[in-house]
Amino acid sequence: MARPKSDDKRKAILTTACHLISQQGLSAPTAQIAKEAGISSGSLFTYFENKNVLFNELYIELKGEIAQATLSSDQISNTPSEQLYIFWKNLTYWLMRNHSKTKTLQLLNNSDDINDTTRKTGEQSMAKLASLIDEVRQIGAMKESPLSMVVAYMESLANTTVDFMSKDVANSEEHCKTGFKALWRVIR
Amino acid sequence: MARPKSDDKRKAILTTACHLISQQGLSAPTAQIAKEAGISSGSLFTYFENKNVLFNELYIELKGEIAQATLSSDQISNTPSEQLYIFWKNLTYWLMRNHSKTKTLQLLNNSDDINDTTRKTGEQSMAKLASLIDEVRQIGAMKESPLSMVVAYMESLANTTVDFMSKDVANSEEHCKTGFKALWRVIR
DNA sequence: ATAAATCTTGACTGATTGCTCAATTTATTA
DNA sequence: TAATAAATTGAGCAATCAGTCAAGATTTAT
Repeated sequence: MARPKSDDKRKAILTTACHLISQQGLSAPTAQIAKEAGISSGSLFTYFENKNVLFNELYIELKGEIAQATLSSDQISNTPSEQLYIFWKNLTYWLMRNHSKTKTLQLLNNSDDINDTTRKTGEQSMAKLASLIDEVRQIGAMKESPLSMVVAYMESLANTTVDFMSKDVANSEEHCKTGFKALWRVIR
Repeated sequence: MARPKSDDKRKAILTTACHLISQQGLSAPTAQIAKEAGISSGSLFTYFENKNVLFNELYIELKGEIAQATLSSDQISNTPSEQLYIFWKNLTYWLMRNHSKTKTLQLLNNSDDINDTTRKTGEQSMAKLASLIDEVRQIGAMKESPLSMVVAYMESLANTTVDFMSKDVANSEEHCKTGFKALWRVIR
């Protein structure tokens, strides 16, 4: 390899893509993404074979970022219930603060451009969350249901909660607690 | 008015648009919609000023259809709780059976092409549901929360439930009941 | 320093799309 | 039946976009 690709440029493409997609939707032009990322339109395709690949890698990147931002802190001393509440607050506030990432992820999630392999990779980065929920639900009403379904309920409730937190920032803390109350009653 | 528009053609456009959007996304070409609806490409624009208007009217149409399919039956003799369960079954099975309508509605819902007026019109057609939930939650954990938030939770849980019912049809009845259990625990 | 390999550039292409418009057909009214 | 107004048609326009490629620049290895 004579000349290496720049990791900064790769990240700049992903960051810019996220911004533009959150504003314009998935039809945001690759040429504009490249330009605002500070590279030429053709260069984008040395980093991502085509737009579909860009979408899939962006999806994985965002999922990983969420996992890191919400599941990284050491919580050995806390009970699973406390861990879940801390995670819930981390998640909802992160989603609220990072609006363009949240919006982009919603669009990608609903799109057929994201393939099954990518979706599974995304799930894997949230594995710690799944086992946490699995632990908490063992003495709850959802202990017989598929774990993936309970996790999906959690994600649904989180997204809906964040919608209300963002629309009504003054009461975001209350909405956040309301959301957790809903989650808790579902799984416990 | 010398020559009237055909209501059949209008409906054919909406039906075809729904089918194609569920397969190709919102970028489904107007020319293809028109062709498969049995009219010329130009004629579509006498029924809908532009593609954006088509999207908004389709959204309202689909929301109204759901309301009619799930809230129309006479239930005077049932308690609110029983009414809610009947509604839940109606809704989830309708969403599962009408996959292309469900998919299209999800895409439209996430799109900026749907304006606030349209969204409010859509809400209005589900007004009966909102008051039903309002009644049921009065002795529940969510009686202090915004009603619109509780309704939004219901919709989230329904969509997630239907995903699992569709992915695993053999156990759809069980998933449906699991979903209602989750809903019930949230609002009661 | 030279060669080799790869990145970078941006003009260009081929394909697609939403929408228009002049010509034509059709339904309504008097 | 004639006049009128509006629907219908489909070729075509202007704009847009994903992706290509030849020429030049840059980095690495020898």
